[in-house]
Amino acid sequence: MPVRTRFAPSPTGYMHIGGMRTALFNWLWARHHGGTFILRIDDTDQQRNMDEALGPILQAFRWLGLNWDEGPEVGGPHGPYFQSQRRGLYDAALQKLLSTGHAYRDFETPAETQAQREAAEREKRVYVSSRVSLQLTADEVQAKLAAGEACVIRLLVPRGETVVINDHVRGTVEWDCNLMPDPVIARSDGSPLYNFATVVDDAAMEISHVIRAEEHLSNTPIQVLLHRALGNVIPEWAHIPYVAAPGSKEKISKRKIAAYRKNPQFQKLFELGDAVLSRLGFDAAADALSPVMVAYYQQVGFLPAGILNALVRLGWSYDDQTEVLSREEMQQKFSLERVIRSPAGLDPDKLISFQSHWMSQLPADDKLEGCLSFLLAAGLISSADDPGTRSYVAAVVDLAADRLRVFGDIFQLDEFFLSDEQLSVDVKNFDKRVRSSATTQENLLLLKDRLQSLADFLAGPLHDLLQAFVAERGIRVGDLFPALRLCVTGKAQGADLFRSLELLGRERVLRRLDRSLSGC
RNA sequence: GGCCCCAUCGUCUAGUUAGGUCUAGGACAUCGGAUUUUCAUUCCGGUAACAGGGGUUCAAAUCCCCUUGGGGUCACCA
Repeated sequence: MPVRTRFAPSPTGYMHIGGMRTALFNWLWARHHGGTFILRIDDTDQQRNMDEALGPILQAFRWLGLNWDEGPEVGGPHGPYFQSQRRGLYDAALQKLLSTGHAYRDFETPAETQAQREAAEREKRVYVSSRVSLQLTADEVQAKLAAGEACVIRLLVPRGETVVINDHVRGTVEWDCNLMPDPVIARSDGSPLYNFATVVDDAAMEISHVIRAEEHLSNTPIQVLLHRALGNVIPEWAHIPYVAAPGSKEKISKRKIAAYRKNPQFQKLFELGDAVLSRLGFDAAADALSPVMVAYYQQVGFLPAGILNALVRLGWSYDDQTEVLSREEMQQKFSLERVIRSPAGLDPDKLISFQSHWMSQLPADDKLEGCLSFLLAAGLISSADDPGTRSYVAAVVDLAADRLRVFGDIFQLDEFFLSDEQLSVDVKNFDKRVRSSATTQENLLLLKDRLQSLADFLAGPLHDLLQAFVAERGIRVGDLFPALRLCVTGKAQGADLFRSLELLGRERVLRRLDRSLSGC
């Protein structure tokens, strides 16, 4: 049987990081087997603007390079791929269930059902459907229908049976049908409910493996029953653990962002993100963008390889050694058998570590392109095409070296893009290392003349000059270098000092030295 | 509360299916040290875990039971 997996998002306007991990596992399983990966849109109760709601989801897939073989935009032999357009299929399946006696019309009002539920709870009884509507004769049903009485359609759960599945990650799981209420499969307006539509579509689309988060485990018996009643081939199941919030076992959720900000394990990620997003004009506190959403990582300048690597290692491992995996490697090595059973907390530290690794592997040209677009978006350069700008930025990127973990980190070297006036100064360190020392100021003044007359303003000669100067004046490197850096870049630390000076060029260095010294 | 799932270093995990080679391995984080003009990198090294209790067995992280803890789900949502 060919492997066909699906990911069926509801169009919510953003792509959840945990959902992305589920999608990745589906994609990996299909690709590993040379199968088919399908995207289906579960929009059975959608009123909102589809473009706005679905766009970010497809965008996340495209960004990460998870292509789908069937679904929106690409179509396929089992379309349409929007549940809102598949009503005919659901209606037909409903009729079949009704006519074979696997489902029945229930005229009980929601209030009545609710009351029974509460009564059962009060009496510590298991609640199961009353099934009074089942006593109705065919004529009585027709009469009620003719009278316009509202009813829902419920699946008739077979009493006395047990549903057993052999889950790829959880093994044997079973449920007692005597404990299950008859689930509603169609609303009073005839529209299908999730569990029902899913079953109809999974069968119609010939899904071989349903790989989804553990939170769906409790839906499974209902779906198995539905498949049976419909005479479908039952797909194989794999309930993977959901992605938890850092350091917890709780499902990571968009609604808990405020709490995550206080989470020490999340700190580093938020700091990184806030620094970048504020430069890009996003209001960090507004949470329009948060680490729960895939788009966040793209905006901050993460690489698909970094995100994918972090996600694949959440709940899955290849062996006791392998940590770094490219998309091709994970595709080749992935298996459901090695998915772990317990929930895995997203680990921001490890995510950043994977990201740093993949950034270090990125070819210089790609690094340049990425930084260019970030600098442009922040208004630090005016064109990404100008040859002069490109070669200058390339030099800065090269200088940044491994300080660049995400593209947004390029903003930390803003001293190369800001004018002398705009340059922000680390006042505390400037006071400590420059302003408070007359000797240092004297030395810097003297150094200025030497820099002025240096033949070649290049890293090598600058290095020699600075070292000789320190020796000549009988001072320590620590007395001069940090002070010089502060004057020229405004920062207490940063990239290689000599190369920084070279890149800034004699003019800017001298001018900034002047400005800083005159401010003392 | 019912049903279901889960339980190894701070975190992600290997080891559990086929009990012994596990005085429990790796990675991230952390702490030392080396390199370095700062920071970062890199390289060495350290700290750190089988939730608890009963069994079964010559032998249990591994099998069984109980307890505890955590989580998911209980809609005319998906």
